Order: sequence, then structure tokens, then C-alpha cells
Amino acid sequence: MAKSTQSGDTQSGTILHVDMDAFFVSVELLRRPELRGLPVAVGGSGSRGVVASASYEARSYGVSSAMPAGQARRLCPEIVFLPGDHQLYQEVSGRIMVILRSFTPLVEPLSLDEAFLDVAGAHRQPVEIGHLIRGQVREEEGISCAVGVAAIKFLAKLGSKLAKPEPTRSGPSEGVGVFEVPVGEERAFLAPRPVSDIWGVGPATLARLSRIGIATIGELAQFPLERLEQVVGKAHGQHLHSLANAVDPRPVIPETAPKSMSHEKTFPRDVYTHDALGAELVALSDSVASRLRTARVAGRTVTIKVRFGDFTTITRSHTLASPVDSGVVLAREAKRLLEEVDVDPGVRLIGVGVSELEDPGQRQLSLEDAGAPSWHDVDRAVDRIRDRFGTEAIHTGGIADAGPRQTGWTRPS
DNA sequence: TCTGGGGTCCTCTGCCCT
DNA sequence: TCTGAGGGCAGAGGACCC
Repeated sequence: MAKSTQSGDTQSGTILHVDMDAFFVSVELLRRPELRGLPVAVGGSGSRGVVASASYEARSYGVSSAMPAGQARRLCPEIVFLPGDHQLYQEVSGRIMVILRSFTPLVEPLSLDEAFLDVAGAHRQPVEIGHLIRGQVREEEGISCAVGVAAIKFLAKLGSKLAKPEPTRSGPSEGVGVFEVPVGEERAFLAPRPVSDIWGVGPATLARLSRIGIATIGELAQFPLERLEQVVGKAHGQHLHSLANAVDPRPVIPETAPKSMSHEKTFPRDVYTHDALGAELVALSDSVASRLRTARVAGRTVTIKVRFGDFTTITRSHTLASPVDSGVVLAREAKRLLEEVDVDPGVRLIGVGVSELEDPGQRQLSLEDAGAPSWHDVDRAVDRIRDRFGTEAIHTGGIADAGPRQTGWTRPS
């Protein structure tokens, strides 16, 4: 059966999943040590905020990530809310990834706070590597993490979850730190576990599986694949069936290129006019375009997302002939898409995204580009100003439909 | 009572073309 | 010229993840 400490006689899998414990909160506690031991949450504390990360003390009250701030406060009135500092989390995450890469070059970051490692080529035992990683991350960054060790990604991820501390009313219980699922014991380990432990089973799939009498992974593994495909769809059915049978051929792939980039904003109160939404689209487009240029990519498909007051969400998208990385061009397309949308019911969230990313070198010159200066030149100039004076040095105005000579760019005084 | 933000992947539908 | 089948693609939405 699965083990939680050192590797014994059985063969170890070579995939590790490393997961930081309450990452955002842990980073915040490094600069606010006086909050240690208290229920702390990082996230939006406003009327429409949610918890992005909660300390184990907060979790012992039932607070969890993605929970509305109001609900978190009701469960735990003394909870301390801290605003997020994404820039800082990114910096810490970057340093942790460097630590992980010192053990193997095969590191696949999944998010800021977790990654898969393939240690097949390492001299040390995988479980030993897990303990070394925990020690080094704690020593150098002051953050604790959990490690799962298994032969496949899905089980390594489940292992790290089981290695984490448990929130209890008397305070967080110490987790085992490193949890191994030995090779050959995978199916027996999985069989009694709930299907919700499978990566990819959320509330909707859980309800469907429940309707056909499936509660455990063992039951799912035995269920006829054809019937499962009818219930949850062909691709999803095959995927779940494979995972339930401990089959997960996905390799650890370091450095995957992004496939889309987006920004969205939830308003404190619903917005009812195209003008106000258009102004927000300009700012969001500028942010997305700036990130595209930093990543040296451009995208062909522009998508806007509109969420109404009743939480219904629609998207409108358009694929362009050539890729864009210009905030102004992006904003113009986004505003064009917004014109098709009736905003009378009131909009609580608006977003802009770009997909079908490719090398901007493939960017075709349009007639508009033939003039001088082009938006391309303007964007490069803006990037140079931001490189030199910071991202706040220059902002877009709201005149995204104007040409470069009637530019919407403004320098704050 | 309330539901952020940034992603990925899949399915369905409608349109266009052959 | 009309009609239907089928493939490819774009667009929209749903589900899920952290």
C-alpha cells in the first residue's frame, strides 16, 4: 500500500509533484510574521472578492479558496484579509523553480505554486529527492511544500495532496511531507478512493457519475467504457477511465508555450453602458498586448468575455487575418465585438483574451501598417518608456479608434 | 449568500465548400 | 439549378484546474 516516508523494497515511480502549502499566504507571512498562527486569507476583501489562498488556521474554520469573502468572514469573523501581490509571488515562484531545476532539467511548472519533475535520470532515489526538495525550499525560501512520488502524473499529484497538512479545529496537523504510491500498487491504492480525487472530476462530472451509481475510483475503473463515454463525452470518458485504471501516459514536458493570454475585471457594481465598458476594454487590451510583446508572441483570435449581473456569461470572438500584439488594435477589435452585445441587463465582469498565438515575425503588413508611424512603432515606443520608467509611466487614453497621429497614449503628469 | 482571475481542453452548432 | 452528405473551420459555451 502507499507509503509516506522513505522508499523500501518496492520500486519507486520517477515522477514527482511538488506543491507549495498555502503558497500566497505563506509568502505574505514571510513579510508579516506577526500574523503567523492566525487565520489569514489572500484575496479580494470587497463585496465581490473571493479567497485566493487561505492559511491552515483559516481552513480549520471551513474557509477555502474560491470562497466568497463574505462567506469566509461569516465562518471566521477574525480572519485577516490581505490583498494579493502577484509580482512578488511570481518572483518567489521563479526562485523555487530554479531549486527544482537543480535536481532535474525536466521540470514542468503547472502554476506558480506547483510543478511536475521527472527524476528518472537522477542518481538519488525519488523519495529522497522529495525530502531534499522540501528541505531546500524551506531553508532558502521559508516555505513548506508537499511532494507526491509515483510512476504517473495523476498519482504523483494525488500523492502531494495526501502529503499536505490537515486543517483541524485544534490547528493544522503536520502532514507527512512526502507521499509515495509504489509502482505496482496503483490500482489497489486508487480503488477505494472517491472519484472526486481524479484530476478533472469537478461538480458537473461528479453529479453525472453519481447518477449512474459511480462513487469510487474502483467502480469507475470497472465501468464499461462505452457507457461512460455516453455519460460524460468521448474524450473525457476515455481520459477518466484511463486514470481510474492508473494509466496516464502524459510525460513531464518542460517549458510549454502559452496558448492564450487574457485579462478580465469584475466591477464593484454592474456597468450598463458601452462607453464605460469600452474604456475598460482599452485598459485590459493594453495589459494583454503588453504581455504578448514581452512574451514575443502575437495572436489571431480576439475574444471578449461578458458576465452579466445574474452571472450568465457569454463570449464573442473573431479571428483576424494576421496576428496582433498591439493594444490599440486589440482594443479596437474588442470594442467591435462588444457592440454586438446588449449590455442593458448590467455587466459585472468584462475580459479580453487573445489565442492562436504565434511568432509575431509572421505578422503581415496591413495597409494601415504601411503608413508611418504605425501602431507597431507606437507600441514599441511605449514598451521602451515602460522598460525605463516602469509600467505606470504611461497609460492608454480611451481613444482606441483614433489613428496613431491622434494617439490615445497619455503620460501621467 | 455569492461566486476572482488566468488558463486549458472539449463539445456542440452553424456555416461554407466540395 | 437544386439537394443532401460530409469534412473543415470558426464561434460559443461548459467544465475544470490552481
